[in-house]
Amino acid sequence: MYFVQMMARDFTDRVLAWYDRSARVLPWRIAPGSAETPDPYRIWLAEVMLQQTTVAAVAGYFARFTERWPTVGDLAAADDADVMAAWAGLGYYARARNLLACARAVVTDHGGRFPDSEAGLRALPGVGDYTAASVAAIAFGRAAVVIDANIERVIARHRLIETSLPAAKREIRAALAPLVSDDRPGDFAQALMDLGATVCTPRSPACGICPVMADCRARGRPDIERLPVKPPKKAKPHRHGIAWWIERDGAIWLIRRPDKGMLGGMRALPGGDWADDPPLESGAAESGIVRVDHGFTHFDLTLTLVRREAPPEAPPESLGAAGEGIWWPIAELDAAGLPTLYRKLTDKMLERDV
DNA sequence: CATACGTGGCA
DNA sequence: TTGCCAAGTAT
Repeated sequence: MYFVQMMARDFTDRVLAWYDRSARVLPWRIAPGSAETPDPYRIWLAEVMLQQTTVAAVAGYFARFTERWPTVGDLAAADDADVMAAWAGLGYYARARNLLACARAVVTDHGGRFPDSEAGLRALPGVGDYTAASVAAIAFGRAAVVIDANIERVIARHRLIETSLPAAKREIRAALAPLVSDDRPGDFAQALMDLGATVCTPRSPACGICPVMADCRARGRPDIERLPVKPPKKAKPHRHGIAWWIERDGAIWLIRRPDKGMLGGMRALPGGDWADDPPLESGAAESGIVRVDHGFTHFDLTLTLVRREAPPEAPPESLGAAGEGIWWPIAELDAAGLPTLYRKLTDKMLERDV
């Protein structure tokens, strides 16, 4: 019993000592040992942006958001379209919709302050198990069990957990819970994430410099990269679609996609549904064709742009799937906040036109 | 428990 | 070039 506690403390201390030496410097992070108080708004915003998204991709967005909306109250008061446009290019757009819903819930239901408990945070829109635990630990010093993909990898290897994800999560949590630092839970969580991101990497882990290599059960194994075991991936189907370039007086017609589904709530070019089969010759034969290939998480898409005149008797409004649209000046297209798929298409179209 | 949901970087 | 992967959440 005492031995187990001693080993746990030893693991925790070694991880924290390594973090004190090796912590990454990140815009949303307070350096270990600093006297600064974390701002729950900035911690939460960064955690949401970082969901399934790399540090490099987030940095610029985090800077722009915090500059434009310095507090959760500022964000709650923002226009939906401005926030969606500011999120454009970052992906997983449900996060942006939930971000606004969460900010407004904090203002409306919590007096403008984030709940300081894991359970309170977990009840907010877009805040799942990971984000609730990480904000509780980092912003409020709660000894929450934080588990992200980095920490899963570190623990699965250290304890040689062979169970496949997501079933392995239960064992990982059980192994991690007794190791959590009561004194520095936020630093402990960030330390393990840094360790996973920079030392215990998916491929070619640097076991030689790992602070917990002494008792790592996977250390030295030629198949260490196998852990954590993941389920086999399914093949991605290929789909096709048409988008319309409708131009008038130096502007093009943009619509807003429905909240649910792909690119939900984002501004986009009008067009037809995406189908399993290529579009018919008749549509593709028109002038002004540009084509892009784009890979989504669960399917690949070939999207063909067709120049189209809005017939006088059929107002362009009817061409937008959401029935909602706007004439957007082509010269200001950068500010439209188009997701990458459409951004690729318009970039290519303008390059071609010049 | 499985699936939908973006994007960019790296080997 | 193709596949893998990243501080996950909602349903």
